[in-house]
Amino acid sequence: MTDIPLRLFDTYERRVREFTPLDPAEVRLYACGLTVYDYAHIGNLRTYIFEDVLRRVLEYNGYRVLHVQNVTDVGHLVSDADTGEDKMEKGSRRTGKSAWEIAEFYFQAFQADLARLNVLPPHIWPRATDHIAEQIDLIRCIEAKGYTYLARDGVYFDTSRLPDYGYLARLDLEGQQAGARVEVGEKRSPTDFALWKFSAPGEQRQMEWPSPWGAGFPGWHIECSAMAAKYLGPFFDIHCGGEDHIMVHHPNEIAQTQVCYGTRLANFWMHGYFLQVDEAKMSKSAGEFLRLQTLIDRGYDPLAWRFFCLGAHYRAKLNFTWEALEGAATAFNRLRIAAHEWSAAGPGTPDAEFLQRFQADINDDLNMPRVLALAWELARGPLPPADKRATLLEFDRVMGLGLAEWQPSADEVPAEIAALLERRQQARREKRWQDADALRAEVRSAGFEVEDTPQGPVARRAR
RNA sequence: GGCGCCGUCGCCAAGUGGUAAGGCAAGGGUCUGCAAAACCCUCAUUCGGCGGUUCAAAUCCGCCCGGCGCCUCCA
Repeated sequence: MTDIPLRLFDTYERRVREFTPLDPAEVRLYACGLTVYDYAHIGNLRTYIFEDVLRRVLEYNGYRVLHVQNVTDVGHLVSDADTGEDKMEKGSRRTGKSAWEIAEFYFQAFQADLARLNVLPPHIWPRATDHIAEQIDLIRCIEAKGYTYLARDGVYFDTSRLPDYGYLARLDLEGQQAGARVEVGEKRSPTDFALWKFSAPGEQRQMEWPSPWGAGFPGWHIECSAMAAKYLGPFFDIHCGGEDHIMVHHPNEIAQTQVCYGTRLANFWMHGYFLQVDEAKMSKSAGEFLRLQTLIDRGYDPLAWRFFCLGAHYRAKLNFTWEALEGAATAFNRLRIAAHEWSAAGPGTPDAEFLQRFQADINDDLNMPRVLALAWELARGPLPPADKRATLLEFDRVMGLGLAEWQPSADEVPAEIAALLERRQQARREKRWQDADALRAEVRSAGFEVEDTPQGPVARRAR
């Protein structure tokens, strides 16, 4: 608990403002989930780490949080064109699995990634395909209010009827129209979007449902409005997602909800900014992308990725380079080793002044880079080790680096390496330094680094 | 064409009016038979460039240069 007010940046108002819960008993948080047609890449994961930090900060402030995150397990069109291919069906053809299997497989993989990053799972994880009825109901509501029109390929939302459409994005509708590059198709205006899409005539989709307008599938914005309203009500505390949602997805969610419920859906709109690789966005459509597993295969602890993400503010782009990741991994290791060594000193007490500064930093729009700097100041400062550890573990309630349970792991050493180490020890006892160094070189060329400790030599797998 | 962001040490990155956080790397040192690991010290009079406002600017304003994102599935 803290007396420092929590201040968060709200994209809707484009400013940092004090957060006060709509209902003091429970903060309601909705996060846009992943479309599970492929693995998550490390850029996707950066956003979920940001949302996890947000949730942990809310909880650190003493709030009980109800966290809902959707699973988009129904395909949406790859492009805006009528003939656009469905991502789920595309994945199905690529792998030979059914669209349903694809969704399940990648949803599991996504959950595993989040778990490896210490991202707390949402309390409710609603799937779009489990809420078709809710989505149809919402579309009917929008239709009843007169904000839809029927086109050959689906039911559309008529954005021209909403005077403040796109306020979140500060859209300039005139400018949009002047420069639209998008195929408008049957849409009356470029910002209109599908609420329900009809299955293409003569094409059997794996995922389709009957509806009052014809067989098909929901548009990709409607699921969030429908499921958020179902689990959190039509007006809740915080809605978050990636920065890419500021322009289209979130304005559309707001438009749908506004028409049906008269609210702007969420009190705070928060957006995590993109990870860039070599100063450019990493995109799935471009083919190659980095997964968490890619980093693990290169010898990195998945939590080193979390540590790396913590080093930049969530509202700033983060540029990925292997050199920077290596730096984060080294720093993270030093910090966790230090924290482990402090544990030998027994239980301690968190330092009040550090705690105060920590709370000021997290409550200042989740300034985790400063928390990291504070952790180093703590680590290298004069406090008793036990108190350092107690303080750092408090920080870790938000950092989520698993410092409390971490133990240095002695790598499994193959028998032949162990034998070399023993021979080296023998040489050292006999002060045959040349032989000892030659043996160490042998161990090293086998991929292990030798460390002589007071308890004897230890071999670690080199990266 | 529209909306918006960014340019801070070799790399990553805080800092939005009061005189440059932090991490990594690098250099030096302690320890060590030598290393490694760990620890300690050092490391941007300067914030893309040029003007302007101000007692004071990396922070505000203007122009220029460079980079990027969204507007289309996207975290």
